[in-house]
This record gives sequence, C-alpha cells and structure tokens, in this order.
Amino acid sequence: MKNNDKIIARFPPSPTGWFHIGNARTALFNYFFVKKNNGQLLFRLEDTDKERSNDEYSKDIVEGLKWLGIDIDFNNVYKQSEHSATYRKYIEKMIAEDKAYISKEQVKEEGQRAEVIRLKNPGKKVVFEDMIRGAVEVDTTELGDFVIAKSIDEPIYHLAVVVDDFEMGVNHIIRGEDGIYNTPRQILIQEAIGAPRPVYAHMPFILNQDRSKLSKRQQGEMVSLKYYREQGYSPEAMVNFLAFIGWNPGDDTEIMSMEEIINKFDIMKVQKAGAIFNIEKLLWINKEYLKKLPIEKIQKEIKLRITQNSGFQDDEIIKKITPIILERINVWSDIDQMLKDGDIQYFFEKPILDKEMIVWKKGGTAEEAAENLKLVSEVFEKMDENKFTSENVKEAIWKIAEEKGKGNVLWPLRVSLSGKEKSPDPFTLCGTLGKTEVLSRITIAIELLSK
RNA sequence: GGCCCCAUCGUCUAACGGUUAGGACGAAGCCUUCUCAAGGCUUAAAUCGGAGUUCGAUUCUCCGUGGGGUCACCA
Repeated sequence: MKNNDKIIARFPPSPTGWFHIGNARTALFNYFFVKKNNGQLLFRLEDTDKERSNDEYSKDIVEGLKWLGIDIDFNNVYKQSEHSATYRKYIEKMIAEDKAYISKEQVKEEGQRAEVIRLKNPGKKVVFEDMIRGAVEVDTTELGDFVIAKSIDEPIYHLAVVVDDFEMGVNHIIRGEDGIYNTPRQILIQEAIGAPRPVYAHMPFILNQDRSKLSKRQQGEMVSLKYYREQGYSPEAMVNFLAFIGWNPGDDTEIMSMEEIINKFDIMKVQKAGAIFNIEKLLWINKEYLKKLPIEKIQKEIKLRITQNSGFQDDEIIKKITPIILERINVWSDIDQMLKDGDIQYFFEKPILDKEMIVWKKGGTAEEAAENLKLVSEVFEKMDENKFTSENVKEAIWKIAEEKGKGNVLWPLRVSLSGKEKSPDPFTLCGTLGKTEVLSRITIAIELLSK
C-alpha cells in the first residue's frame, strides 16, 4: 500500500439473483478481515447488466447484509451504472497511450460488434500474492489481446472492476475462488491504467454434497440467504456457521459471536479446499443460539408462529408450552411443522380420540385402560385445582401407576389428553391443561372405551 | 482437452517435522423412560497412492490418482 495504510476492501455483488449464501460468506469474511485490521468495507453494486439486474435483488442483498449484522454504509452506494463517464475516461486514456486499441472484428454471431476495444497484452507471466494460497503464477500469453470494452461507452466487467477498485481506493480484494482466473487479466488492466496492485485473497467454494460448486440446481432455494431468514434462523447462528466453513479459531470452540470471531480472525488460516454445506451442523448451531434467547423473545416468536398458522392465541397456554416446544425445535419454522403434524393443537382444543390408540399396545386391554383412567380421575377429583401441577400430579398417581403397571396407566392417560402416539409425558400435559380440562378429556376417553 | 486450484473420520476441521492423529456435527449403543423430545455416558469412524528429503513425515519436494473450477463482446 503506497499511498494509504488503511485497509480498504469491498463487496461488489451484481443484483442478478437472490443473495447467494456463498456471496454472503464472502461478504462476511471481508467484514471480519476489515474489522480485525481497523479497515473499511465498501459496498458496490455491479449493475451494468441491465437485462438481469433488478431492484428487488439489490434490496435483498442489502437487507441480507444488514440481517447478518454487517454494518457498512449503504447511504452512498457506488453503482457501476452511474460511472460510465469514468470508464470512458480510462478507455480513452489507454487508447491514447497505445495500451489498448479499437479492433475491427469479423461478426460471426448476431449481436456481435464490428468494433470492440482490446487490451494490448504484453504477454507475460503474472505472479500475484494470495493471502490464502500464497504465490499464484499464471501465463497471460494465451489470453491474447482480450476485449476490455464493447465500445467506448460500454466497458466489460474486468475493466469496470479494475477502474472501480482504483477509484474507490480498494487495496484488498477478498473474493471467491473463481476470481483466480480473472485476476491475471485484471492485473494487466491495472498496469495499463497505472493502478497499484491490491492484495488478493481467494476463498474456497461452498460445495454441494457431490463436491461440485454450490448450485441452485442441486440445492434449490437453500442457496439463498433469503431462505434462512424466512425459515427463522438466527442471524448470529448463520454468521457463526458461515464463518466456520473454511475457518476456525484454532481451538475447540464451536459457538462464537461476531465479535469473538473478528477478534480471532486470521485470513491466513482460511482453508484452501472447498467445504460441503452441512445443514445438520447449521441446525445444531441454531439450536444453541435458540437456547440462549431470553424467554420473552421465545414466547413472542412461538406465539407468532402458532397464531399465524392455527389462530390459537391464548397467552397463558403459550407461556406454559414454551419450554415444551423449545426442546423440540432447531429453528422457528419447525413450529410450523409441529402444527402441521398436529403436535401443538391439543394444548388448545380437545383432540379427537382413537379408541385403539388409547389402549397400551405392549400388553393392555381396553377394559384395563378404562379402569385405570377411572382410578386416576378419582384421584384428580380430590386435588386442589390450584395445586394441579405436573409435579403434584406425578406424586398423586405414581403409586397407582406402579401398582397397575406404568404402561397401562400412563399411556392411556397421555393419549387421552393428547390424542397422539407421541407427545410430552402425561404429567406435563396435566400441568399444562389444568384439572378441569384433564378430567373432561379423561371422561371422554372412558366413554369411548366402553362403547 | 488446455490452463488453474485442491486433497486428515460420512461432514466441518485441529495437530513449531516427534500426539495413543484431537474436537464438533451426524450415526450407533447404553442410561433415563408409557411414547416423543431434551439430557448424560460410551463406541465406531480419517492422514488418496508411490517415490524422495530426514534419525523421524499428516506436515517439506516430485510424480501419479482423484475431485473441483475455468476457458465470453456475463458479472
């Protein structure tokens, strides 16, 4: 860095699709690097491809970055589309200095220009230093006099990038591995316009299960950050997870905040090889973050999901079932699935019972079930409504359960209350539903059994 | 195919040239238990192959092999 000691990096997405998870990770690593080194991260929209660029995608990218907690200045976003005069200036300069020339072309396909601007390629070996990979050497001869602009007013990507980075004072470029092929020709352009060479770092890819580059074709919407936002993943979990694809603090720590990551971040320790996207690990990390959330926040989210999906909104019940739900989910959208499976409704309304299901499969009869339910309900009748907690219920009927066989008492009770083969234990159910509702559901079950 | 990049458990990864090759996710088993979940404990599981350098290679070099990427008037 000749003129400037401050590290300036950039994140330059082109808004031609939903914010890609791999791009999100690149942005994150840029941010880690810059924060660690008291530098600055700039944002640039590469929106010169008018056909494919759109505003919705730009918004999605900005929102995604904000969601992740990357605080960069979005007020004065540098848009490529607004700098055509700048590109023109450099193109003219290069032509004037004989570094580039207008080339007459044979038009072979429709849409091809009869004239384009090509760089005079000195045809040499370019060696550049990569913070992740070390020295990378490429022979640029085979590139030939490559095209740098379609016309004096239409630069192509490589030229635009080099000019923008130069104009913006960018001195560190951290980008995806595929940028390695672009680097030599961009260096040639830098030399032609007299721009200093930035320091490079090329990040390994995130991979599909078969180790090919992470693709929408294979992963569908799961390549978009949008998907994870919608599913209700915690941004902290996402940052943690993405950071650990290709990097780690060097010890056994798995859960780290953005601040801790930045603190320990070292770009030299970034992995060279690509890494498969492991959703299982993400799920686990997300759950770790879920568990750390304040209870009010958890209740609020659970209520939101339940109300949206089912219309139920009894605050008392929601409060009671919060711990039950929390230990059964990894991500908020799991609540939607629970609702779909009917695993929550029975806390709010009487389940439809199935006679067969109430009977304990491993050796009970309908008569025994009915009899035991009667015994249990007699005990419940005598209990104080205010002391009808799961602990007290357990204490009150444990003896009966042991005498009559636990399976033959607890299974029918639990199924009578939930109507499900799988559910939380009967004591928890009792404590949540309350004495009146419990007795009512038991009565219904007994009637059903005697039919 | 040319060029480029990469290579430790299934996955993410740790290991100044000297470790019983460590951790995590996942899996399996056990405990707890009426079922599910959660939790606790335990187990299985890896240095791609071959040369070389070295007293000693996961680690350094070379050659294979394998995988991936890239070869635009797209970004």
